[in-house]
Amino acid sequence: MNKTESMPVVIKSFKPVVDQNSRVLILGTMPGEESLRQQQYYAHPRNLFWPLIYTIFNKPQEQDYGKRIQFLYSNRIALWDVFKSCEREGSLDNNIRKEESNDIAGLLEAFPNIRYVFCNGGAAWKQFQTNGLPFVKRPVFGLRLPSTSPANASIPYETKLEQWSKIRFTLENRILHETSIQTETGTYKVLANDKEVIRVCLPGSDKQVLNQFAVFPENGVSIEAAEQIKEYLAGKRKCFNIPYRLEGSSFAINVYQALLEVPFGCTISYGELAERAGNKKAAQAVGQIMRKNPVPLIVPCHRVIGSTGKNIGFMGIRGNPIQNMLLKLEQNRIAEEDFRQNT
DNA sequence: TAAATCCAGAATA
DNA sequence: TATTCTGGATTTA
Repeated sequence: MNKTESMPVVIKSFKPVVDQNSRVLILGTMPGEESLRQQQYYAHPRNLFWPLIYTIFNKPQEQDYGKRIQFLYSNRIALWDVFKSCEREGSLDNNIRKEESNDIAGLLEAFPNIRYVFCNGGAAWKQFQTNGLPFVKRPVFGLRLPSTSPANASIPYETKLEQWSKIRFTLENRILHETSIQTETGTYKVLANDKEVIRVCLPGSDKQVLNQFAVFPENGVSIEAAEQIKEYLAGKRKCFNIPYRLEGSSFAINVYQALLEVPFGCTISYGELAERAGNKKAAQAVGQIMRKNPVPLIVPCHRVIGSTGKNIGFMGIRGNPIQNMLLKLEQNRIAEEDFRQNT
């Protein structure tokens, strides 16, 4: 029997590393034993925090604590813990007892340039979700990252690096917000920055080329777009009224713009669309451009069909039933309107 | 800048 | 329906 087990001592976390320049905040739970002994954030030599922080910026690691802190400041990264004090045996989050929370909302109030919060592990995330975020009176977005603790060995280093790279993407303003729409036919997703929709993902086409972005929970733009898509899928909306971004070559933009002129309930062939975009011989190229459509539904690539009137393909899948479903949806709505007009 | 690749097309039998 | 013939856009070297 270990006699020290019966007398846990109260431990206290450190002051935040933060200034008015800080743009992101990284939250842990409580410094581990080694960190407490040295009075330095993430002092355990096998904790991956410092290696990851330097690696995501492609910078060589520094051992000097003062330089490490300086590195955080110069990259506008703030650091703190969700707990102010607690009792704990060893260094594991699981053993945290009688915890007292830090005033995360207060910190965010005092440093208004911080809009994005990353949580180092699940315990910090849970605490931030329940006692931090709900009390912040301005838009702040949080993301959970895999813990850098040596105890979290089941997740490979490469995965951790991939996830922690989101901090750099955020600092470089490569930020998106996602809203998911669950339907009987599958999950639709909207991804937006703070001004416009960047991507619409249809069921079965999750192959996101978005690993260069940090994807946060929904914002106003993604919510509004998702709302309109829901209405469209319910047959209650015929056109979209949201800002979105078209990407591609100048010819591709011409094609998308010509396609936007094709009204609800109508279809067009690849050849005809090519001609309207200024090059009537570019039918196959139009096919390639359709496949790359960043915002399907908004740019209605489902209205493009073969010259024989058949559903050739959609989202890279030949004869995709989702295209048939969308076309039917539009035809039904038109038929309904005709019926009403004639009675 | 030249060649290779792509394509959810179009035309034909 | 299956096969062949396309050729512009895009990617790669």
